[in-house]
Amino acid sequence: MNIQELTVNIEKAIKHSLKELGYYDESIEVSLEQPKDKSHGDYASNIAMRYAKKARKAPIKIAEEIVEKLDKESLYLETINVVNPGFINFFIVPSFIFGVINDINKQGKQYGQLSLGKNDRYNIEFVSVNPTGSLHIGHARGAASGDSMCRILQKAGYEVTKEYYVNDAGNQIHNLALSLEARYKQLFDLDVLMPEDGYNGPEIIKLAEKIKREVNDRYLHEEGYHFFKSYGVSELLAQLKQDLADFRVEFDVWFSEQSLYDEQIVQKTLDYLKEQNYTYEQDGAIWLKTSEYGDEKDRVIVKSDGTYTYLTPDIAYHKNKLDRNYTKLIDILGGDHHGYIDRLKAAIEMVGKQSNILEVEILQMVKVIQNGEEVKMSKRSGRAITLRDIIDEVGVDPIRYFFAMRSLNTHMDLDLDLALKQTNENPVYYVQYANARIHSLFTQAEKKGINFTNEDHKFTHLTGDKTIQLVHILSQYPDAIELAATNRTPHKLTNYLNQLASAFHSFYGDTQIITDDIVATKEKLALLNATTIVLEDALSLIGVSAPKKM
RNA sequence: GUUUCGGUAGCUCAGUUGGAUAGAGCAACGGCCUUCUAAGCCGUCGGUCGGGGGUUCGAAUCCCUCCCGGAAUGCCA
Repeated sequence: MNIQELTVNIEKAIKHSLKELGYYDESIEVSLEQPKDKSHGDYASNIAMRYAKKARKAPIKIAEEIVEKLDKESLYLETINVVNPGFINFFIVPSFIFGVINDINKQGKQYGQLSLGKNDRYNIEFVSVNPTGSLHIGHARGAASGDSMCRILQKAGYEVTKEYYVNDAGNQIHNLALSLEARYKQLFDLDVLMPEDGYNGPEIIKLAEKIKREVNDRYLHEEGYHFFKSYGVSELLAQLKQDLADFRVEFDVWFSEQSLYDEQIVQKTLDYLKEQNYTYEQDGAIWLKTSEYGDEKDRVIVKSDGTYTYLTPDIAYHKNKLDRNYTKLIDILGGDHHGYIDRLKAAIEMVGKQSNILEVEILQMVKVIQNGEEVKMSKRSGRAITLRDIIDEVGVDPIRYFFAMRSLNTHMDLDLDLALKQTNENPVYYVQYANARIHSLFTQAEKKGINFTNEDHKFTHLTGDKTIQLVHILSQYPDAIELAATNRTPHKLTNYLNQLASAFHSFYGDTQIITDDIVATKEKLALLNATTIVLEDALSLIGVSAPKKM
């Protein structure tokens, strides 16, 4: 029996007592909590307070009655205290808690693997930046959060497809082609102006130079629009993939918007919407009746000039995702797109499925600060600090950890001067250092001829609050995974990592690990081995490395 | 105006399915390396949880209201 099972048993026992006492009410849920203060036990229950009204008795009395009916031994409880105003505090026998060390060492990386999503297939779409320039630091948040979320969901037992929607059709790409053409011609000293909505970033100039090297002046004489378009998209997309890969973000599916046109999916979806009478014509445009499905107003899907809005292929795209039989579609979008959710959900309702199959996670924007001022990021203006720059200058680990730390819906400030210079302030090193220290201890122990052996230990030599605290946190790893996965909150995992590292550092400062007592040393090494397993696994879930030396 | 996300320590942020004395990192201050990694440990300082009402044994957390900031409110994407 592990600790999670034990807490369930304690809850059951409380429920049983309530029944015997004649108080039981199934609408009042029995659940244990973990008190912040160690003196309040390993677990605590507020159940007596919640039954006070129903039982018409003082909570403290109810608590006493419940406790009287509990069998301490079979529940591995050392003591049970009743405290004002009616909390019940449970102290588990230490040797039971230590059992988790053996479990972890036996299971290795499998420890914490859950099977929550047995019948679920999730599709998670994130980043999906247009291939019209370099990824900038603002995009990194989406990449880091989305990827971490996927890894955590997989650990929790969900089948996950990571997907990137490539906007390789439409107006933005048109502007890219024109921008590239203009830059190319400028290289021949032609007085060509950039298009009004053009992309002014330096990467477009570099690309134009590359084209010039390859084809020389060919497109001064012949029409090059299609060439610039496809060349630009494929080069920029390749760059984008590379940047993401270096950021340790890999996608399973790169879904091309153009393919929706090539395979007539957009046209078919449009026909379907018309047939079902979900559309009408007004002012020369075709509108979709999204307001009938919860949107604040109807939306144009075919403009009066005959072209589509962004929404049109996106409906077709989501229809396609639905047809691929996922049980859940998660879109991770930037905060500037939140007004888009209602129309998308409405459209999904129309193409046949319940809109709640789509879940949209909104990622608030990052405000980048440099030299004490806000830096406005914009691809069009070309003013941007690229992800590539940051990877090269600071490294992947600090950035990924930093973004994973923040809850998705918080508006955050990123001080670049701080991020670039004072990298030691990033808590990632605190966690990584814990792991490096452990590996150093193994090396030291080995030198003295003591090796960690993966056998069941009795842990009769382990004592002290710091030790118990560390073991306790190790036992909570599966809870942390579940919480982070079901609430879509990757930052719960960095909170957990920080707690674990802190417990370790504190334990380390308090306890001499390698001593002349071989049995005690081996027991401590077993604890450290369990700690490093969890540290490395949890770090891997947010895409951060775990160096053995620092 | 409407929708939406925020407002918690000097700064950046946790904590928000109601729980016990509101936390962490950084900054500031004071201790700890002749024994396992000082990227560390131990301690001190620091708060009208935006304001005001309400709900109850109990509210940062739930409800109402007001104030402040970001974002959205396109036949842009």
